[in-house]
Amino acid sequence: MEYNFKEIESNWQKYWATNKTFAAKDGGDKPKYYVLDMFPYPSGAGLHVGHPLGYIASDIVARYKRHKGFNVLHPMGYDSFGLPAEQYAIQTGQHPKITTEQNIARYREQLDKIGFSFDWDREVRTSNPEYYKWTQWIFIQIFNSWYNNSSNKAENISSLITEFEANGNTKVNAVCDEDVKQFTAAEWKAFSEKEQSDILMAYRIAYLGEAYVNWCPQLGTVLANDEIKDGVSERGGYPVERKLMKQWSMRITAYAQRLLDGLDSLDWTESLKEAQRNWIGKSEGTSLKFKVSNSSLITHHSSLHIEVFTTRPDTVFGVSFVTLAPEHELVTSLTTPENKAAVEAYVTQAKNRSERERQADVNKITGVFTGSYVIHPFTGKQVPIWIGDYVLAGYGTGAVMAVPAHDSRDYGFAKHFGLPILEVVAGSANGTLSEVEGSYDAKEGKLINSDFLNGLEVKEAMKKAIAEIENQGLGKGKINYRLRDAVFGRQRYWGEPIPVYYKNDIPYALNENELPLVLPEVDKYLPTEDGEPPLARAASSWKYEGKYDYEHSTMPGWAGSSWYFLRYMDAANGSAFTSKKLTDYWQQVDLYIGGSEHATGHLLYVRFWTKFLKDLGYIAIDEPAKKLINQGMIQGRSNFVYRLSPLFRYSELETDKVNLPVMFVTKSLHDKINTNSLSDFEKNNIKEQSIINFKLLNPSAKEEEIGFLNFKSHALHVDVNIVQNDVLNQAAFMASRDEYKHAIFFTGEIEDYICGHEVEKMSKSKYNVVTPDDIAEKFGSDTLRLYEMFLGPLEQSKPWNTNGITGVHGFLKKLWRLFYSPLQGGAQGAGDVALNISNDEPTKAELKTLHKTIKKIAEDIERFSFNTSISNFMICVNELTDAKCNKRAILEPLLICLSPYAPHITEELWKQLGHNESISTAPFPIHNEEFLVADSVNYPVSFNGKVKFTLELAATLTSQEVEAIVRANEQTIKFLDGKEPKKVIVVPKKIVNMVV
RNA sequence: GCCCAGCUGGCGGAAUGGUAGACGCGCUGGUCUCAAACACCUGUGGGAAACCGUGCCGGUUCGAGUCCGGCGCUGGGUACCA
Repeated sequence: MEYNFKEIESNWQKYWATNKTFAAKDGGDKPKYYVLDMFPYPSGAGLHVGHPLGYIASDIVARYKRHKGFNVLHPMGYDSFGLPAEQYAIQTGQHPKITTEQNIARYREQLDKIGFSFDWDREVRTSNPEYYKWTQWIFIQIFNSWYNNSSNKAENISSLITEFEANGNTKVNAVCDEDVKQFTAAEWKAFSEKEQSDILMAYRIAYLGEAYVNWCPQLGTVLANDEIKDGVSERGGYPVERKLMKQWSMRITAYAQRLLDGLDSLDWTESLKEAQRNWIGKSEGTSLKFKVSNSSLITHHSSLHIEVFTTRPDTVFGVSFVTLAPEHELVTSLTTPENKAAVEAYVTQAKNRSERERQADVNKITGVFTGSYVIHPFTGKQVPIWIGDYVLAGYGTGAVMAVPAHDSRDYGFAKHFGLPILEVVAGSANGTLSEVEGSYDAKEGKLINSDFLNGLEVKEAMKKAIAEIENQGLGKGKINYRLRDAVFGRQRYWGEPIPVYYKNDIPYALNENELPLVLPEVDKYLPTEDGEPPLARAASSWKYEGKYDYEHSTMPGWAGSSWYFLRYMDAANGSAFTSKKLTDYWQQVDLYIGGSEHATGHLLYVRFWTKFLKDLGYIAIDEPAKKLINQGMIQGRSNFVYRLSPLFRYSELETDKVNLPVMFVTKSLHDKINTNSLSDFEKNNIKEQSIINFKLLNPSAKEEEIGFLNFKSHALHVDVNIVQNDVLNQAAFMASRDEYKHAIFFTGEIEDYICGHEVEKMSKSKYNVVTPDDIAEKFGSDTLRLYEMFLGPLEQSKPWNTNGITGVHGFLKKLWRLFYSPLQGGAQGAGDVALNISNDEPTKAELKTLHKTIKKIAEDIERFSFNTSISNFMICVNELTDAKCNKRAILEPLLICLSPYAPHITEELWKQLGHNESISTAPFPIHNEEFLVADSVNYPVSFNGKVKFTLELAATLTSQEVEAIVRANEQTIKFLDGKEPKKVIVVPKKIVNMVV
């Protein structure tokens, strides 16, 4: 009887599916445990071995928790709206829905083969109308909400309207647009519907507002930053410009502080939390107004001033100029006639540079003088106003007070344009700023040259400066965040329609009973000729009540994924996004596993929506996931062949006319041939080099036979599936392409053709993709699962290398033999042997092996150290094999411990032991300390390499007893170097911890 | 530049401050076989040995891969954020 993994695995997969073994119950006595994977986008390429890594880890935890008596929710679904299917639709005309369904079918097939314990009854697909109906519903809730700073949460917009009707907006403390005008209750009532709508829009959390976006006119769409390379679109290479556009956005900035605070309560890695903190980018400072002094301008603008934001109010006396962003609204009015031409040229140039481009050459200092001045609020001196693109329009006020002595960017600008540098913090070593040193940015030192701040430490100076600024009404303490509102509209087809229609130019949200607003059919998936989104193509027939236009943008990719963890709790609910009862039961995700690339995207948005839904009372939790683990990426290991191509030919031999065959050299020859660059060839004797290279290829050739032909070679990816241990399967390679049919291989000293290799991203184009199907076919899914976990720590990135897989596969075979081999007379090959299980009492040594394993495995799983736990299984099975132990009392608990890792083989063997129930319902065994103490330990301890003593322990002691013995031995330890023994003792680490 | 993570045999990697290198791969030698594959058993950080060994320098400690200070390198994130 052999370990026939193919039959075993397909049988058990069928069994689990028909019996719904892993369906979660919505309640009961057991404690709940929610294990979630980040759901995949079903791409056309299918899964490669890297994708299931996180799923295997979460499945192990899910299965383990079931054994431990938890009611486990472990669902899976698809993030099925997205760009690739749409791109494919544009090229082929095939509806993205069809592409997506095909891809999902393929994913499902692959996932099933690995033997995951997902509860498929709860599957969600973000592109299903039954699902996105509720994504739209949540959008409407957000649209109908405003953020009340007083209660510090989102509230329904009706409470705001009530307030407007009673008191106007003067007492409202809300997160809203900056330019909202003040009005009274009477004024509010007098506003037209359009005016009221516009005002409310400035308060809504989902709002239509102006935002700078990357606009590509040729493609007719907004592009995300990662779709732009060097200022042109990645696709097509068209120029991209920054454009102020009306866009749907979400006021995520209202939640900035709560998103920051919430991190403290989460069990996420520090690096991930830090990434979110940096992204939110809180900075505390103050706003400060500078009055414009030009007499010529003042006639038009009697109280013109520039407001800046600074985190260093203490350095206010060091201000030597003020810089505006090129987009700053006052640029035009502040420019004097003599500077007009230069400023306009500069602004136009800056406008045409994308933000990315601008960031690319940050070292290049550019700027222009406006000709105007502001008055320094404390010194009364004239301070010039400059324009510079190192100031960003979107952050703070779009204007900075430049203190070149204490800010490196201001310093660079001042140096470049010869502006004065005034030192106000004595911090540098000699107390004065030297020319070469650059700015002194540290927030340490005493203030100088600063009037009323002189002599104060930076921190005190900050407080005093802010107090004085507030006192004189020049500005006030302020907190700024780097986080921007999230742009929500996309000019795409394959996404959720935004459930809004326009009536008399006023946007209205649909009613709940009108959802879902189903994605309409279109003839083409491209934008219209006049730049409207693809949905505009359906507009003639797709109208609200047959006459009002719908919003033509769709939602971004992150919409559907921002709440899916809630839908799994109640996936079939037709009357609510999920019922309160079930969110109360399942609460937070207990363990969330996914890639770290979502650190500042998905993981921020899902936290935002969770907090929002809590504010409105729909759910009770504030954070989506308590514990989060980022699995590492599995990279591909690419192989290369090196093709020769002629570099120089000597016309004397007329080798030009020779029809050269396709030739390849091995890695080592490639390295030798290409050591010299082209210019070196020219410098040296080409003929000589040719001979050297030719001899490398053909050592036996005589000199006079050598044609004067020189070569270079270049690397080509070769399919890793026809390479084994870097040795090329030449026959398979020659058969792979017509061109290679008669290829010649130069292999040097050895016979095999050795390929080069490199670790790269796993991708089709690099021919380095290994699929889980290939592995399962050869070794089985249990082996695949074990091997992926055995590869190394879960959170670490690592290259895939199939070489070591025989180790874990051999382990499973060995386990199988514990049940089937007669366990005597040594190894028998394929000898047909029967199931051979004994009911004998296990020996103490066998029990020790088992209990040691139970303890370690449980600990390993609890700390997500799956690789070490597999090692511990191997040790266990090796010991049992050595002991020829085929006893039920040992093997039965062992199978339960192993079943989270290798569910198929353990189910099968469990059945062989006579159980009718699935192993997944068996309780996890409990280890017995009694068996864990060593029989006898000799443990040499040395101090300073001089004193040694040996600790000997009797058999079967508890850790307390061992500790007592060690304490009793205290006086035997003396130090030869005369030192007093401080704390004493050392105990064998495998028995007890250090005793203090 | 800033932030984070890491650096241990030929390789992937183990080690609550307590015998560094568990476990696996690879490699040695052997058993089985006509032979190969499979399987099983041996050995395997370096060194003849004394000893030396966890990126480098220093510190704390009876004792450091582990803790502290500094440096170097690798990988990741992020960036004119005032």
